[in-house]
Amino acid sequence: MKLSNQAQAFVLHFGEMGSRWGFNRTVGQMFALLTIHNEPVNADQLAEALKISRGNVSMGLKELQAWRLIELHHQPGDRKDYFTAAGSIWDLARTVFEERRKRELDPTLTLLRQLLLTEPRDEQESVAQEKIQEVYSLLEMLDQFANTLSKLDEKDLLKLMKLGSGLNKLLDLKSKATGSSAKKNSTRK
Amino acid sequence: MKLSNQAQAFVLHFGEMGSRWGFNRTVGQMFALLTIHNEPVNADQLAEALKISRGNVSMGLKELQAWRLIELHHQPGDRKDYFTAAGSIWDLARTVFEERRKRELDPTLTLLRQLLLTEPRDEQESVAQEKIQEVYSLLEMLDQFANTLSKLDEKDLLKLMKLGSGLNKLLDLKSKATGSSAKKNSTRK
DNA sequence: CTTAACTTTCAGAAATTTCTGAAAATTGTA
DNA sequence: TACAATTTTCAGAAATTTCTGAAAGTTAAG
Repeated sequence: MKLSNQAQAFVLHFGEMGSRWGFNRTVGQMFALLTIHNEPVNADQLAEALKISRGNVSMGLKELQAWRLIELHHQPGDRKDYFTAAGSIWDLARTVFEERRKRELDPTLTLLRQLLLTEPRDEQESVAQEKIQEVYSLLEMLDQFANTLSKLDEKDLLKLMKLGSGLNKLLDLKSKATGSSAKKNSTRK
Repeated sequence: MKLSNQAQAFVLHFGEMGSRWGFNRTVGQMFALLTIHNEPVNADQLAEALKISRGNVSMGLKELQAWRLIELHHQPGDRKDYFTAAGSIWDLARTVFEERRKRELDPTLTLLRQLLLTEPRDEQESVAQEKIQEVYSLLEMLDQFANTLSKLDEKDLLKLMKLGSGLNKLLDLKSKATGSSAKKNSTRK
């Protein structure tokens, strides 16, 4: 399978960015390739196109499956496994987002919850405990917010993201409508 | 400088999570330590507490400064440089968020913009071009949304994140109030 | 200017991650 | 069951990242 210059550039870039997005270079390249390619691709084709070993492809595919980013297909009369990206670009982005939330927040929330169970023994520990509590509260809120966003359907998500500075107004609207947080906010430092 | 068990656990965990958050183990540890510690800390203290070399501390501090996560201070009569976390937990989270947006989105947006300039030569390239366009649109929107969030003040951000399922209702409210996107949405596939 | 205190740099060592390729395992077909 | 096609595994090689520590650089004080 031959890649056009454009596809090549796209694939290589996703390889380089891979580590920032949570996977290694070749996994990033494989994902990019499956994303711009419409037809299902098999492991040998990936190995050839990306010039990497067959074993590496096998491991990469396993990782992409763990991320739920690819789907397995079969061609009639061909015993090979074929893969495609799992859904639309939108679906993929959502999956990456959810998966990263899990990997980047959950372990930390678990640890912090545990640290907050022990009583501080002295002044020093008390200060640390407070900080840990603050970090926990913030991350936990972030986690829930990310969850909320994940659950929105494409239409609403699009609406929200396109709001821009309109978001401010909408939030104003909300407090006026309910009056729920007006008092609290007036006591801020 | 001696760390309590709790502080130790916190610091080690942030070291391990470091790579997922964009920095290496010792940088993560240094950041965690400066975050739970109220008093300014100097490089020798960091090296001792974390049991790492003085040179490594120097490099780590430089990186944390590049992230704008720490601040330099001086104690009267002491020539050493002292550091603290740059602001409240909230400030730090915001900074990490902004910095990651820059590192994870900007380079890709730049590349994709460039790829979209060249005309597709055949059917294959045309399909790829379309996909690239989709990826670009999505990331660009995400980037702007992240920017919008960054600009909200703490109060509004808190309000937004606490909305939970109320977000749906608010978005409904919005379309009813303006009617701006009602037509567009009805044409979705 | 000199010195001592402190910080930075960077070559190479150590640690970690990624990759290869041959062998083992699995699977469908006859 | 036997066999051939295909995938997976994994030990060690290669590549990359991180870390050390000694030397070089900087700066303030006398």
